[in-house]
Parts: sequence; structure tokens; C-alpha cells
Amino acid sequence: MLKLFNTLTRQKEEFQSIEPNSVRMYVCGMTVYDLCHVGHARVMVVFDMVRKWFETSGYDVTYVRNITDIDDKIIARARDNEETYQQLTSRFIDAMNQDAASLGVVRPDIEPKATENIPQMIELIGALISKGYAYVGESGDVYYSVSLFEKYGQLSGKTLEDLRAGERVEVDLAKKHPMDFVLWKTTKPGEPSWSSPWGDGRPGWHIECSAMSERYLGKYFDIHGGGQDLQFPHHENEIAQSEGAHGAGFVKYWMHNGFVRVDNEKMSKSLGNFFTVREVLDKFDPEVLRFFILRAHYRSPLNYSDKHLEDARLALSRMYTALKDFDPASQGSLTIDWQHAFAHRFKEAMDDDFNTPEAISVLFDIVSELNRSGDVSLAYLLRALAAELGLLDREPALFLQSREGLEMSSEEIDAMIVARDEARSKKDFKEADRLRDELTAAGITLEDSAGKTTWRRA
RNA sequence: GGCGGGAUGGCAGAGUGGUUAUGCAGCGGCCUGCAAAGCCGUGGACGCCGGUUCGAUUCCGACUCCCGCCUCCA
Repeated sequence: MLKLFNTLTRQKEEFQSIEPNSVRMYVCGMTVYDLCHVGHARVMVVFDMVRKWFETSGYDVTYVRNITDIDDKIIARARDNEETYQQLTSRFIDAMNQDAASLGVVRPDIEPKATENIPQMIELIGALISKGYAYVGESGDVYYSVSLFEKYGQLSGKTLEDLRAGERVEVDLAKKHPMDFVLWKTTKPGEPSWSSPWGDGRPGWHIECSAMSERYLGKYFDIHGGGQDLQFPHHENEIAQSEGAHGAGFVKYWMHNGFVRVDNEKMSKSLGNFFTVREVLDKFDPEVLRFFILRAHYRSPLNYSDKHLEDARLALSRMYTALKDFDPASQGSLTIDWQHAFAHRFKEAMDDDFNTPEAISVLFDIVSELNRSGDVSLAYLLRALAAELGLLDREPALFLQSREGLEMSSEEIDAMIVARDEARSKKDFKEADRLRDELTAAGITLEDSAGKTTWRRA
């Protein structure tokens, strides 16, 4: 039985899909005006893991992750770069796809773009106006009237009074209530626009997700996910829009992943304390970053630092080291016997709100047992279970002997190993140690095992 | 100010009303020419104060500190 924490009820609930054996899942993706940072990587990796676990659990998953390709920042950035917004966004969509792929993130089934769903948004706004939830303000913009939606605040636990008390922005006089949010913005000269019953303009951010989730998953679907910072106001507003327009339920389970932090502060673009995925991958193997993310529970905060990544790298090395002597090519199919004690524990952990840290601890228990026994079936099991998390899918040597940043060529390393072996066979340990020290200085560690010397990155 | 989430051993990070999380680092041993890897063993923990209980890190209450949201943000 799979349980997950529902942000809406703030409880772990037994998962029951709306349609038998099917999971419809929508996750808020990126606004594509810049490179992805580690916080974005966390969303992609976490929901990739969630999707995969649902599939393993026997569900047919439809996973939608949207792309916001029109908004204020995109327009501003494109103007600064003296390019069209399409040129800007297509470039960053490519970059995002590359980053995701390097992290082993499987492409969602559908990746709708906001600009390709404008008619759906216009239709939804029209429905909200006709139901009285939306109005055209004095500025010509269309707003959602939050005070008319009774359940406003249910997801975030806020009330309109609370919010009003905490106002930190100047109230836009065109609005009836300070918390009213924009559904349709009238165009300014030189900005991209689409025609609508309320004049030329473009959609507000929140309406995008309501329109796209409905188009691809229906009015009522199983899971809606995203970063914790989207809980309010974005997801709150989505509920108001979708339920307001349809008068029915919108999302059954809300899932929010925790932030990545830097020095105990949220990593974000506005704070400027972010590390892009690319910066991290200059120093670390992508699998290390994926492992680092999955090592913490998805709802916990995750502190980013090079030291922590290095710690993750070392831990991952232990796993690959255990697999070093087993030929992955001969392992056959990776079918898992879920009755097996280790597999059972792994499943229990994953079924308990995707407890990947616990699941990974099972992986390490397998490593210990494998190292003790040399039982090849445990190597298979380790690989198969790790594959559920998108880990350990390479030949160990590719990870352990990463050439990234190495000065020496493989040939040079091998030549030195041969020279050292010759010295050792002549009991010239002084020379042998000199050669080894030289390799150590170059970041290479030697391992003498039965009759064979191998190397790895220090 | 309002709402929400946290405080676990040197670091990272799970979990639990009484029995080893796990990884990295440390210490002792085995193995090794010496190492490395691995194995065996080992020290070290649950913010503070009360309460409930035979027993609380785990439940309840107060306190302190941290973080997030209330403005775009994954």
C-alpha cells in the first residue's frame, strides 16, 4: 500500500487513484529565461522518481510538466538580449532538456508550453467571468475576485484577513481586493500579445496551469506537484480558478518538495545564491547530484555545498566499488523478487511517502552483504533496486575511473601500473612506491587485488 | 504581525514509546611488502524546561533558536 503526504490535508494518506491503475500527474515546470539551478534539478529528479515508483507499483502514469514560455521576466530578458522571446525560450528549453537528461530524468509524457495553450486559457477566463468569479478592472486587465471563492486559502492555510495584514506591496487600485490576481494582462506596446474578448494581451501566470492541466489530464486528476514556494499563491490560485470555473474538485493529492538551501538560506534566483546545474556538473558527475538529491527526503530542506556533494560522491563510490567485479553485461534481466527481504524493505520505504533515504540505506545494507558474500545475485538485486531510483546504471569503471579533470591519459596510467608491477616483482618497493606516489599526486588511487592492479579516482 | 515547517552523534541524513538507521569522517584489528578496497570491532545523538508513562529522542504543553510563505521564484 502506497502512502503519500498530501499538502492539502497535511497528512499521509493511502494513495487511491481516481481511475483504476492510472495516475495523472501534473508538475509545475520552469519559466525558461535562464539556466536551471540545483533547486530546479530537485523538482525534476524528485518527480521523476515519483513517476517511476508509481510505474513500478503497477500504475499507468501520465506525467505532464509544463513550460512557462511567456511572462514578464522572459519579455524583459529578451528585450535586454535584443532577441525575440521565442529565440530566448527555445534556447533555454534546449538547455533544460540537456540538464534533465544528464541527471537521468526521463522526459515527461507531455510538456505543454503556455504559448501553445492560449485559447484554452481564454476559454477558462471566459468561464470565470460568466460565473462571476472574474471581472475586468479599470486598467482593462482581467482579475480573479478571491473574496468570492469561499475556500480560498485552503491549501496554504491562510485567510484573506491574514494575507491582508501581511501586505507588503502597494495595492493596485484597479483591483477590488488587494489579493485579487491577474488572469489576463492587456498588452503594452512592443510586447507579444494574443487577441481576446478583453483586447490584445497575454495570460497571467496562474491561469496557465489551470488551463493546461485540464486540457491534458482533465478537470479532476490525481497529483499536482511542484516546489514548496508554489504552494502560495500559485497553487492556491489554481484551485480557485479550476474549482471556480467547474464547481468541482480539481486535484486529489498535492505534493510539494522542499527547498535546496545554500548556507541555510533558500537557493533562489532572486537571492542570487544559486548554483546552476552546469556549474555543479563541471565538478561532479551528474549521478552524484542525482544521488545527493535522493539521499534526502523530498520534503526536507537540502543544504547544498561542495562538501556535501563530495560526501555523496564518496558514498556512491562505495556502491560502485561493490559492483566492480561483476560484469553488468552478464546480469540478464533485472526482475526483482519483491519477496526478498532487502527488496521488501526497499519497497516498504518507497511506499512510505517515497522515503528514498531509507530505501538507499537498504541499498547500502545490500552492499555490505555483497562485499561479505560475493553473492552475484545480490549484485543483480542492488542494480535492479538502484535502477528504481535511476542510480547505478553504468559500468562501475565509468564512474570510478572518471577521466574528468585528469591530466594523465589512460595509456600513461596503464604504463605506470605496468612499470610498478615490474618493480614490485623485483621487490624494488622503493621504486614501486615512487610510481604510486606519482599517481596519487595526479589524483589516482591504486588498488592491488588478487594478481591485478586497478586504479580509481581519489 | 499572520500562517506553515524544523531543531538527531564531527558532518550529511532517516527513524522509533523500551532493541544497530545508513553514508562520510575517527579509533582498534584482519588482509597487504606497504597501501588502497573490503571485512571484523568500536566511541559518539536526539535544542531547553516541565508533564503523561514502568520507561520518551519519539506523545502533550511552554520556551529558545532556525527556515519558508504572505512580492516573481522549483
